[in-house]
Parts: sequence; C-alpha cells; structure tokens
Amino acid sequence: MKDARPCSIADTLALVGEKYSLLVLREVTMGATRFDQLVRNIGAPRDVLTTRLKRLVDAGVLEKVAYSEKPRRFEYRPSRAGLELEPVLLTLMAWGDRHLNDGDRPMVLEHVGGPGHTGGHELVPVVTCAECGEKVRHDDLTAHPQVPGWTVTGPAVA
Amino acid sequence: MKDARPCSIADTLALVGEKYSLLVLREVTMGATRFDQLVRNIGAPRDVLTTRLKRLVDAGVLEKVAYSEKPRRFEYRPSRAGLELEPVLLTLMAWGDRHLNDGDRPMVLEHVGGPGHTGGHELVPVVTCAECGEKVRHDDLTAHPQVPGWTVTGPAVA
DNA sequence: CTTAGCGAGTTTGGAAAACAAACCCATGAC
DNA sequence: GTCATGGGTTTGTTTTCCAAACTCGCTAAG
Repeated sequence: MKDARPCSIADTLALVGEKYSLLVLREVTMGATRFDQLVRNIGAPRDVLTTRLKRLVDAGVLEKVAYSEKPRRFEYRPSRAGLELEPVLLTLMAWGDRHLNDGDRPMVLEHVGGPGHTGGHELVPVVTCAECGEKVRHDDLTAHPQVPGWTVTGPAVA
Repeated sequence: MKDARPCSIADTLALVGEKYSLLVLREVTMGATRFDQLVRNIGAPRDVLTTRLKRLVDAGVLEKVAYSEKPRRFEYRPSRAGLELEPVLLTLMAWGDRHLNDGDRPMVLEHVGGPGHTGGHELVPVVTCAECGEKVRHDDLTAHPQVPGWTVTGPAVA
C-alpha cells in the first residue's frame, strides 16, 4: 500500500475498510451499540472486534459512552462522521440486493419523506449530483487527478 | 462471520470488501486495466493482486480480456455489475474528501450532465431515493429485517 | 454466604493471509 | 546475444485471524 495513488477512496478504506468495520457501522447506525450485540450480529471474533472498535473510536467515527457505572459498561455510538458513512452502506446494500440476493432481500428499508409525507415507501437509493440533481452515470464523469505524477492511467514520470 | 445477521451489505463486502478489491474497481473503472498498472497504482503485493483478480473475475465483476496474442496478455475490465459498484466508490470518496482530506482533494471528478448540458461542473455525489427523489436522511429510515429471528437489535429467540 | 450468570472484554495457541523480494518465461528492441 | 517488458509465480517471514477458554466486576438466587 506504499507508493500508491493518493486517493480519498483508499484513505477511507484504510480507516473503515478492514474486515468487520463497516458491519460495525451498520449495527450501530441501526441501534445495536453494545459489545455482545456486535459480536452476535456480526459474527466476528471478540478480540478482532475489540481492536476495530478501538480504531474507530480513535478516528472519531464512533463514540464510546458509558451507559452504566457500577459495573462500568459502554456502548458504541456513531458520531456525526460515522452517520455520514450511511450512504456507503446504502450503496453497498443496493448492489448486494441487485446482484447477490436477487429477489429475496434480507432487509428492507422503509423511507418516510420529510415533513408533509405521511405514508412510507421502500427506499431505493440512487447516487445523484447535488449540483445538477441528475442521476450520476459513469459516462458523464471525467477524472482529474490533482497530484503531480499521477495521471488517470498511472504515474507519469519515473 | 458465521451465524451473522443475513445482510446484503455483508454479502457485498464478502465479495469486494477484501483489502485492495475496491481499489481494483477504482482503477479499472478509471481505465487502468493492466496488471502492472494495478500493481503500481494500488501498491498491492503482486500475489495478493493475483488472487483478488481471480476472485473478481470468477464473481463476474471483472472480465479478463486478451489485448494481445503472441505474447498472450490480458487486461481486466469492469463488467456491467462491476461498473454498478461506482456509487460505492463515489460515496467512499465523498466521505474521505470531507473527513480525511479536508481542503485538498487528491482527485476531482467533473460531471457533464445528460444531453443538453454543455459546461461541466464538479461532481457532488448525494444519495437520494429513486421513489420520491429526496435526499436520504438517516432519521427518515426504518429497518425491516425480513429474516425470522433477527430484529433490529439482534437475534430474537434462542 | 456460596454459587450462578451476565456484560465486556483479554489471553492463548494454532491456521491463514499478507508481504517484499527474487525468480520465471515469452517476446520484442538493440 | 543481451537487455528490457509484461504478467505473473515462488519463497520465506511477519501479521492477522480465529475459536475457545479465561477473567473481572457486579447482581440475583438459593
């Protein structure tokens, strides 16, 4: 991973791309915030989970909050930054629903719109551009690397 | 990872969540499709990259195409399914830009809209709901697990 | 007061994966 | 011939993962 293209995707994955980290985020954003819930729902080894949680707390993605003194016990809550990873989870889920679990989704998300909306409908997540409001299509994108030496195909000069 | 909550996020990550896999997707969707480009741009060990590519090809996310006979050489192109992972990459990049590389993004994506649009602008990816068109906010979502025994907090009965 | 149990980890020892560097093999350039 | 290039494979060592067992503080039961 040294001498790699500088990139926010890589940076983000270096933080939350280790095994189980995004599943931790899934659980805590859904409301399962305690250690044993995480172990059960994710199915991760306890020690691995411990190191993941430490890392995510240190990075400010999770907050470790005591929910009981006198046996001192903690829960792990998503920070603002942590909650902002939800779009990543939603796009991953959408892809898996489409390509891996075609037909029987293990989980359905209900979307109730902003104030004024009464009935909920099923969430169908799509990535759009905030500037123009349009659905993002691959062919409409052009990459502009900002770091000298890196082009779209690779390093320029040796 | 056994006895874990059934979930498309986990399923997707089981396929493309191993180290480097999403970076491979980043490269090939940008047009860097050859082995040595991938090694250089990602900075991954060659043998690891070999196994990742095999896995992604087997899963139908990449296609291995010969671009030369007579030294037989291949490139790895994203399939339709592979390209559909771009939303995941975009949301990861947006998060990293915001929370990790505040101010100097290593890469800027230019968005040229559909037919009719002339000037391009910078892409600002947002996840919206295809049903109602609104930006997805965390508080507007309700999770409905479809698999008996799994609630939003964890397994129901033993 | 002894035993039982729970939540939240820590410890332990073995199996699997990652890693860097060296090697290989076919071809094309000099 | 000798070197260089692309696309890997091999080798030996360092990390990481993993399951199971263990610990500690505390509460509830008998």
